[in-house]
Amino acid sequence: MNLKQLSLTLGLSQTTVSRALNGYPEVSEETRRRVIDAAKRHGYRPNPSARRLATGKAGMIGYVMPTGAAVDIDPHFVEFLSGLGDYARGHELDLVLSPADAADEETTYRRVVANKQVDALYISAPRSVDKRIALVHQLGIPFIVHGRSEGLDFDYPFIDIDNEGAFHDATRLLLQLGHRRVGLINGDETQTFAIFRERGVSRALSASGLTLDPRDIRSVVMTEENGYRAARSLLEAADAPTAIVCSSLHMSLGVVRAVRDLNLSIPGDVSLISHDDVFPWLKPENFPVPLSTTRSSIRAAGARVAERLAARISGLEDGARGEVWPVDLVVRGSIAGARP
Amino acid sequence: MNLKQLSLTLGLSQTTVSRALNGYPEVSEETRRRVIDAAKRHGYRPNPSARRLATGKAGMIGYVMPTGAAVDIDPHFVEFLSGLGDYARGHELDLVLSPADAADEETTYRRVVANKQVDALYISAPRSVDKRIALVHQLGIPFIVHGRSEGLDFDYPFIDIDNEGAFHDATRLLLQLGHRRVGLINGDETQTFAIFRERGVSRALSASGLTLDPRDIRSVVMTEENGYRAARSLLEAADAPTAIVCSSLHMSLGVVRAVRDLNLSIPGDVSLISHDDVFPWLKPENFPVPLSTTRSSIRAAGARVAERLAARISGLEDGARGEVWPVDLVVRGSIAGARP
DNA sequence: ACGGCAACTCAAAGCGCTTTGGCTAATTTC
DNA sequence: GAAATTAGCCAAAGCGCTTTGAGTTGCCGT
Repeated sequence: MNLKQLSLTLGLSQTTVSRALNGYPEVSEETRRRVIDAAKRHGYRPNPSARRLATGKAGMIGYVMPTGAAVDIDPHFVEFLSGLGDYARGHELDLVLSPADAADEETTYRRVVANKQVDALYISAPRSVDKRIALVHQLGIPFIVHGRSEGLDFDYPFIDIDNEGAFHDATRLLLQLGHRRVGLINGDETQTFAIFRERGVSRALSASGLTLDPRDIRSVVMTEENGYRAARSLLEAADAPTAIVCSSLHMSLGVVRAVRDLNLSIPGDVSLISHDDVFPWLKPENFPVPLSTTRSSIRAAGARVAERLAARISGLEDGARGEVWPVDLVVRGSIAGARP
Repeated sequence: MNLKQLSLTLGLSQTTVSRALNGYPEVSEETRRRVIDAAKRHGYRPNPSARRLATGKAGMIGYVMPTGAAVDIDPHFVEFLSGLGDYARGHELDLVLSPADAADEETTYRRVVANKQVDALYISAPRSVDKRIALVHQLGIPFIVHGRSEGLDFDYPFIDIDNEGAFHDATRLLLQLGHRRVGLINGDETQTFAIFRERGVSRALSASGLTLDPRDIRSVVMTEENGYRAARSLLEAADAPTAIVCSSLHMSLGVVRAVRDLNLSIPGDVSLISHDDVFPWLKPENFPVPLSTTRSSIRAAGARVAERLAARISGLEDGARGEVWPVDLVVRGSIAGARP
């Protein structure tokens, strides 16, 4: 059943039927009712391809997904996706994942935009002076960044969590507990979230007259194995930190293992605070020693990104508003006062 | 630059240009060369919306993604996606994720197919007599199932790993080591992969004149926490199993924690073999005691699904061929002979 | 020299929708 | 009561591609 047939059965023109269905004012309420009713009865649904061709609107949001043999998609992504899906489902919004060569995402961005495959894009895991943001900004397609970039000479819409605040507060708490040396096991240092977190730790230390020694920082891809290695190398140093803040739960698994391998204990020898993105499959409260965390649901962020993307598409939102969400600091058994 | 403009600059009709570009035979090689050359020079790319409207082909593959507040996307999904993306990237194939109410996926499937949003679908995590497979089969869109269903009265194309064989072999090895009682910590029992795995364990036990006691089985959503609970309840029983086979690495984390909490040891008191889907962020060799595993890369499966989907779209593949991949059995330190 | 046959090329008709620019009849305005 | 609005509807022109059906050529055999 297409528009032509429907309008034929109604004895109306395609124009009128189309307008009635799309809520245009120049059609009488009675006619509109008839049309909507008939459409429902016949199960009419406009063909999206045709609509796209006519309007240029795709009814989909896009994500350019870096891939490659050496590229791993972060498991955080599924949780983000859950949130995005939660919102999108209620709005018949689909998500298009366009796989891109991680070394050349620009081509894919250009293709996606030129083809008008999607009405809006979201960008994740931004770096400093992120080229994708500049590109997408210039291409003029609606977008939202999940995270923040720095050093761009224009504003852009984003949602991010207060990474600096979170790690500042975590570090401050450790200092209040008497720790003087805090190690940071961070994610990939080119990512802004990692930069902000480091800044937070650094600021807290400075406030206590201390400094964050580069030797106490590890920036690595966030896997269990890397967490282990980082923790070992930190803790085996001559004057090792007595406390560690760690950027992910997966890495914290490795930290816990390293502490154990070194015959140390948490929190007796080492206090540990981890960031927790809230995964269903791995919870900080179920660690051998329940983990203190800075907590923020990445799933909620996904839903919010979808919501704002939808708003931008329909013109309800514009401008470059940035949202920064506060982060919970949840205290559990993995921290204790520093040994005198 | 569209077809019309391009054909104008070439002094040819749109027909000829279109045919030349799409490799039709009724155009002279010289003309074809000229056309292709001009297209490249002008950066001409056919508008996919228009092409879709004309051909009905979307150039995308689809996945109906169950969502909802109570629904968690499995982290396995990102690895599968990595594989899918790896293949799709080289073929300019995009993936459309259509979020669906987990309680009513049918509506979404129908919409996606009726709208011709995608050329093919893939279905994951099938159950027995899976309705989605029956539906998609009936709707007549190309598809591939990742996994297998049972009890359907028609054949369908799939790719799956040999879950039964894997768990059979793992169990047999444990029996050869002298274990008489093997516990199974499985995934959701409605999923066919879990059914097959149970069958594998059961068959191996039977071959040794033993039976798989229902008390030794746990079927749960595969999280660390559930793994912990399952292991505790298994090991706290009066005559507890001396060996456990476990369906996921995340659950195995919980198993390891439970064993430790009970003051037992691996492999001294309990031997453990886990299935490993090969995640970058968590590796069995890095467990406190390196884990023996049944191993199969879910990422490779993703790439293969994409490849076969592409083949089906272009008509290179048809029929209902099923592929069953063998699974490696990798022995590491987590298993030992049973105590006499 | 003419019909037949390849080998090429083209104009035009879709695909199913939105949107522009009327048109008619009913209502309002002066 | 004539002129000006306005409400409601419509025919037709796109959107940019593919594909059908119909020519043109040029060359061959007879």
